[in-house]
Amino acid sequence: MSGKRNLIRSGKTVDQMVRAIGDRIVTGYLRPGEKLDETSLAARFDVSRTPVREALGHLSAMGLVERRPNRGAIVAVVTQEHLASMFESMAELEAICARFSAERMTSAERRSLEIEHQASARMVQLGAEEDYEYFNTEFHTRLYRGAHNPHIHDLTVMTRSRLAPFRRAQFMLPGRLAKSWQEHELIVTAIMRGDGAAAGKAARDHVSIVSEASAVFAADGGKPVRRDVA
Amino acid sequence: MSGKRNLIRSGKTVDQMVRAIGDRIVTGYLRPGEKLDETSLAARFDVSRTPVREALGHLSAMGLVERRPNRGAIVAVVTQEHLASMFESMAELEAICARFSAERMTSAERRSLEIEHQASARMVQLGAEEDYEYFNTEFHTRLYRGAHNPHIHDLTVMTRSRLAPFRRAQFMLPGRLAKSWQEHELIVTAIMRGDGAAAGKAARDHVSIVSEASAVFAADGGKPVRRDVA
DNA sequence: AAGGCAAGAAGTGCATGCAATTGCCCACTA
DNA sequence: TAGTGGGCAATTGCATGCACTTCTTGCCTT
Repeated sequence: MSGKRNLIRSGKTVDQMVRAIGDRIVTGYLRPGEKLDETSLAARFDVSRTPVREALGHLSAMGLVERRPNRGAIVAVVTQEHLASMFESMAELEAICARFSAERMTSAERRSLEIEHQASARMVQLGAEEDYEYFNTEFHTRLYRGAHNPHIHDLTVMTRSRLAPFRRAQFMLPGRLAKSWQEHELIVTAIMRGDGAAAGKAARDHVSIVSEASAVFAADGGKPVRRDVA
Repeated sequence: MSGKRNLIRSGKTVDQMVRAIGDRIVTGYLRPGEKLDETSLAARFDVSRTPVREALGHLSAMGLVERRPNRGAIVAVVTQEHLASMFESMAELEAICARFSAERMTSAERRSLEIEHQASARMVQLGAEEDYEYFNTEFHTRLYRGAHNPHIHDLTVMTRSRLAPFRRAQFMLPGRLAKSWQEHELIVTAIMRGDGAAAGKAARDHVSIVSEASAVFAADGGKPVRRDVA
């Protein structure tokens, strides 16, 4: 092979490909149903087909790609029903995380959650959607961690990554930013009170609203975003 | 290769291996921490190392085996904390499934759930642990399906399979059989009433008890069962 | 003219070989 | 004698090649 990377034998070539391809799927660069040719991918990443196959296997296990025996792999295409079921699951998972967080977060965790949440208020005032999206992700990640349950954390993160392509544009709806912040506020105050039930309910409602907001974009057959192919 | 299987090119060699190895892990034939040598496995299944690697990749993604870069794969070893977190997650997931089942099961599903549950009473009277374990698995599977949420179904089945090695011996505790049936009874009646909250609570309590029962066996470093190696 | 069949092309699935990395053992030094 | 460094064996990671499956296209039959 020509042009071997200087990082020969880095030991994580496959992992890099999983992330690279996964990101492209999750961010909508690759559209559902798109064909993933092993040979082309091998050429594109300048490796042989073997690591490509391994990467595709991982992505398949993650549910991001679909593999038909002897018929190649395509970007996983999710039906409306399955998408709805994932959003519903997400709401339940977040509810659990919020409930556990209310019951188990250390005082340090509660403090930093509150501080970051208050900081994000500035993003809302400025209407900085990109920045708020970052804070938003961070916020939810704190809830997952605060549950102090590694397995629920994994399940939640996994589900979130599968939903990522359908959530990207939610903040483009007018007024969504401010409402999102208010919903976070409800969750935070419930957690600060140690009120697990209220935190759970607030989190579930929050995700349900995101679900409805995202349904608009899901309706037209996935993400229209497509700036680059591979 | 000598002795090629008559089912050449069955197209699902890897899948069979995933199931075969996964079963051996899940049933305790292979103990946590046990080394999984690619070459030995390839010889044992009479295939080359390539499909073995792919199978190990899948098992790794499922969390059943742990892969260290350049240092081979071992049967995943779960810490006490992680095990506890999985049981707790399982309780929450089952609670969700039971709640949804109470709200969404069709009348046909409710009917067959009830019938099967009543039929399993005979197994309890006879003390037929093996048979009851089958009914038990079937019972819970019905709950997962009855939730009418494919994604929650997947998450729950996945978690259950990871917990399988630690649940096998629970029915060997004296009186566990009858208690398990009574707990199922609570879940069933709540579902028949359409009482989601009660069904959820009953399911959560049920799993919590299983968790405590299983903790006894987990305490001595995993499953002592070991009848065959590969 | 339409439908079915067969041959070819494209692409996946697996086998095998080679190179690199890791762990281990033993010699060598302080 | 204990600790360290270098070489060696074992094993993984990746490349490449061949066999098989599937889809397509064109021809033949009715």
